Amino acid sequence: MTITGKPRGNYAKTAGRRREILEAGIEVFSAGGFRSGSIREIAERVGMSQAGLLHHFANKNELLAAVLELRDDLSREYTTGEEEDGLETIRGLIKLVEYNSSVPGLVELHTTLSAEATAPDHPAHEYFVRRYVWVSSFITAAFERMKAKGQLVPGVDPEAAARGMIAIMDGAQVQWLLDKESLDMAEETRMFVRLLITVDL
Amino acid sequence: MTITGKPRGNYAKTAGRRREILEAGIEVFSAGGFRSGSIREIAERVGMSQAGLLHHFANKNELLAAVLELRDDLSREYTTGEEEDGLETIRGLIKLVEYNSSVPGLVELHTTLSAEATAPDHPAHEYFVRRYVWVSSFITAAFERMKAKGQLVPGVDPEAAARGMIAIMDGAQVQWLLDKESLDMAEETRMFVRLLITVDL
DNA sequence: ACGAAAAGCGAATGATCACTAGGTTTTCAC
DNA sequence: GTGAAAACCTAGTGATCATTCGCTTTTCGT
Repeated sequence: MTITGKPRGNYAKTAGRRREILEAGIEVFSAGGFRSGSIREIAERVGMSQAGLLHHFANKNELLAAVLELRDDLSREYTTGEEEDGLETIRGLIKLVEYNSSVPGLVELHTTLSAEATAPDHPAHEYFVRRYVWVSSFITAAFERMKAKGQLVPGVDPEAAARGMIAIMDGAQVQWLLDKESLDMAEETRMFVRLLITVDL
Repeated sequence: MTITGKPRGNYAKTAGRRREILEAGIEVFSAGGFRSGSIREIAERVGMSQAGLLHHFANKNELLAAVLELRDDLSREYTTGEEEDGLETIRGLIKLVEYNSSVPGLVELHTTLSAEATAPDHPAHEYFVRRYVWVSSFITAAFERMKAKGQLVPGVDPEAAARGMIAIMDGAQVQWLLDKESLDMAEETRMFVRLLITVDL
């Protein structure tokens, strides 16, 4: 069944190299944003030339997409539990916020890029729009399951609660990045959720 | 008392020209951030050359400072009332959020620049750090006055409430910029405040 | 109405950017 | 071990950037 000439696979160390590049990409795009972050600096951090880097990622946009994908992978495990208990899902999100406090680079990446990507012509605009829709429906579903169990304060709308929780998480990140001592992101999120629910967190 | 040679004043239309430049600056720094926004494009929008613009503002950093100052001026009237009623202060802030919904450019400027300025070497870093300290203490004071009047839900800490309110406002801006139909920033803020107080908003 | 300062311009400077062309070196399947 | 693809390099290209220099034009106090 070998129809075409076999295109040969990657070298053994290629995957690791690409990973190194992506991690440097997180650092650089975090500090300077996508538009101001340069491929040259990313390449420098990995110890290779610009052209060498561009052998792995055809262009800057493709590199950004791969960086965002890696970031999602790193966070994914906290948002599994599809059919789980609503409260457990919310607790998982707060665990994710706690984890974020240990990886300032990822927080910086998210804050910088999501702000930059509000511009409709930004290469990551569609990504962030889709992401917010997904996260929003994910959290709404969790609050809806809690509401069904009577775990929500009467009058609280699950969708509004979800929007508020996302806003608190994003807003706390900016304050935290400006002064990491001024604020505990997880505690801030907990405080908000406690105002909405009738059970222990 | 004319000690030195009088340095001559500006022309009559100079103030207006500078204002035009600053408004174009808001537009450009909103869309592309400070680092990626170019003086050339700002000059183009005002219909003058780069060099002509730099006659009014010595360099890009100075232009940014002036743009931020203008933005503060435009918002100032909502945050007067120094010794006022705490509840009135909070209501004023929500009025400010309502006003913000009518000036997407200013919201974009704030979101984009505050995220960019989390980097310690950003020319507006100090500005945003100072601003958050000031806004924080301003809102805390308002909640403290409300607490003294028994208008706060028992157990609510004025400082935490202030941090939360700022986070909600900032976070809602990002979501709103990504999709202006998805969210009512003022309503989002009101919902949060209602969870904290015992009186009508 | 004149003179000096303010306002503005064209052109250059040197830096940095993403990306490409065309080559050499490294890896690895056979 | 050999050959071909993958990995990587040097050296460009053309674009854009902030800033400067020297010059002309506009304004306006006297």
